[in-house]
Amino acid sequence: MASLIYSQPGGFTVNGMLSPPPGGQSLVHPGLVRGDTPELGEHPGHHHHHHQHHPHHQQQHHGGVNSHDPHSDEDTPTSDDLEQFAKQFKQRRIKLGFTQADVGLALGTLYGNVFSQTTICRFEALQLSFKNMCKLKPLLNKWLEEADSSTGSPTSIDKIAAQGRKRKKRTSIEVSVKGALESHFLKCPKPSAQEITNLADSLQLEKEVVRVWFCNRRQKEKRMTPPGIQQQAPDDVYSQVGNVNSDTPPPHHGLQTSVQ
DNA sequence: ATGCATGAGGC
DNA sequence: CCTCATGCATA
Repeated sequence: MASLIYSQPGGFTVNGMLSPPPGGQSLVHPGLVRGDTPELGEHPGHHHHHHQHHPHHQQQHHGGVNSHDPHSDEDTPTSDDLEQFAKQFKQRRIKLGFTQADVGLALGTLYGNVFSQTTICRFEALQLSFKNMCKLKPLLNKWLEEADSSTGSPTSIDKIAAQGRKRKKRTSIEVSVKGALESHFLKCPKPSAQEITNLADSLQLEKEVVRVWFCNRRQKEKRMTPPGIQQQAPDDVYSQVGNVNSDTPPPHHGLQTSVQ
């Protein structure tokens, strides 16, 4: 842990790789409990947990077509599988001298599915939904095999045509305003249209901006590494109470130990 | 690495 | 209007 190694290929393929800010988003979770959402989404896997103090898997139980072999990628991987794969993937990717953007592009030329640097980054950081991770894993796995087995086959460089649509300029929301939104989110994650209009008015934001903010905030909660994960000490398993939700995807277990 | 945004699909 | 997969643009 002396220094971080950002091995860039050739030393000239510099893209958006920056060192993380020391503070990051200093998310304070004012209380472990929040208003539980009675709405039932099709979250992948049924987590019927008996206790919350041991790591559990969240894969679906197939009708016996499921082998215990951890090497088989035929069935749905566990969140643990994904975590380890993501870790190895990143490691080897860097070792091979590829950037996240390179991988995304390579996937396009290999299978026709192009992905952006963002998606690859989010995959490595487990910042996608469980389902999405499962979908991308085989693709990235294949690329991995290709990448280190290819002795020197130059992958053709393809570019995707840019969309002709004009994109709205990204509105930057002030920190104080974000705080206000956060507070409201904790009280009510799914405000009605009227509430949104109301809120937008008091915060002096467009209604659409507020609406989208809530959508994005909800998505964040559904990621594999949701914001506000509590790292419990191994001798302090009893203080982990309060989360009696059977609907909200809980912090699965000790994920996200190292953020790069 | 991440914040705000788009668009498809679904009630 | 929502969720969900995805990415441009930006810190």
